[in-house]
Amino acid sequence: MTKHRINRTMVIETAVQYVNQHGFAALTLAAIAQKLDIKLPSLYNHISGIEDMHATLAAYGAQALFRCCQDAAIGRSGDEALRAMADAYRDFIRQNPGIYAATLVQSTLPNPALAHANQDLMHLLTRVLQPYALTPHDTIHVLRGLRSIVHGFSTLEATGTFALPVDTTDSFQIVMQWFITSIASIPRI
Amino acid sequence: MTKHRINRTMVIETAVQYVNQHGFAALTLAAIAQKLDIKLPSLYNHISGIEDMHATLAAYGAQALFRCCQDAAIGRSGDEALRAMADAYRDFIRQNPGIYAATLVQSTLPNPALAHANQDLMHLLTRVLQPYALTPHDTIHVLRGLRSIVHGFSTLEATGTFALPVDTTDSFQIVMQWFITSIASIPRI
DNA sequence: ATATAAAAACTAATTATGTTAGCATAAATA
DNA sequence: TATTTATGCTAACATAATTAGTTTTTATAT
Repeated sequence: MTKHRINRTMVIETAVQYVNQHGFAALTLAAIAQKLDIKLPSLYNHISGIEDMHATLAAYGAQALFRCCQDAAIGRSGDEALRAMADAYRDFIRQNPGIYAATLVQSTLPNPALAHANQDLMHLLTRVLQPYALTPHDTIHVLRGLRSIVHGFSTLEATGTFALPVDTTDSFQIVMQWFITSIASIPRI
Repeated sequence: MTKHRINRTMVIETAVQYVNQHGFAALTLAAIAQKLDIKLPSLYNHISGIEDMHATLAAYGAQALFRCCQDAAIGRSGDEALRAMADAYRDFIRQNPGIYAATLVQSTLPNPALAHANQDLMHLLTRVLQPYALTPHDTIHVLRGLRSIVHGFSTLEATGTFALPVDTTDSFQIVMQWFITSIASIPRI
């Protein structure tokens, strides 16, 4: 028999695992309570409800995504760093579809922790773009384009939109290379 | 006062309007029944439940999106056609955030009508890419890249991720131009 | 060690949403 | 006009989230 005494971390980690396994839409407090072998209302000793759960998962996901990208950028610079970060971002979504979905669903609502993690990611990318010596405006255009490609590709891939007999990893790397080449052709300061 | 005698089209159109106004997550059958001035169970004379509603909205959205892009491509060719279609796609999402969200949520599940509309869109894009004389593989890479940028940019924009003091329309057109220029540099057959 | 306080579990009940069953009535049609 | 069908209704139930109030366990202070 499981000895009880649950804490908040256990609740969140159980939910993270559940959501990556069954999809974000399948998440219910009842399911998490069952996994933890406690009754549903007992969950309220650790989280304040389903909204709290969603918000916490979203922030958790954004922070984990940021750390993955940060890791990928360590010891790399320029095009190589960009490619590594893009691959890390895509891999994260492939391995954590549930939590990534949580960050997307939440991103319209006010969520300070999520917003902070997103900012961290943007700052990281901005630093990696430093050697390209772009104007501030061009930097923002590049940031938006980069994020659009990586996010767009990964989500379309995850939802099965790319059901064609061509390797998606090839497509991703080729599209990224086009983008990186485009950056090189932007007039410098 | 609404005279009753509801039909399926009225139900769907009410839901489309509701979802674009209040967001996909806010959709409940109770809300739609109330808008139509009937009791909730009476809805089941027209749709078979919430799943049917979601599936129908998703297909409706994908078809409408396809028609928008088709419209934008009429009388245009080459780069101009690509730019017009990209703008149309983005405008559709901006004006129909709720239904577009429905198409995304559904895209993992089997939905023949939705899949068909998505295929129509891919065929349309493939035709527009014809004059570029790409290899079949390169065509697929371009299709995936194009869709990733447009979808990724639009959804990130819609969820407020681009909260920076630079016009998003500028960013979108610049990123699209980079991509179009990349296409031009692909070795031809 | 024991008494007390705090944390965390429980049962029971409420609300919201989706769903089904069965009945009543209005509209269409034979 | 009689009959069938479509569409509405009420009632009841299932599931999920939530709140209230109680009991049990754990930690802490005497």
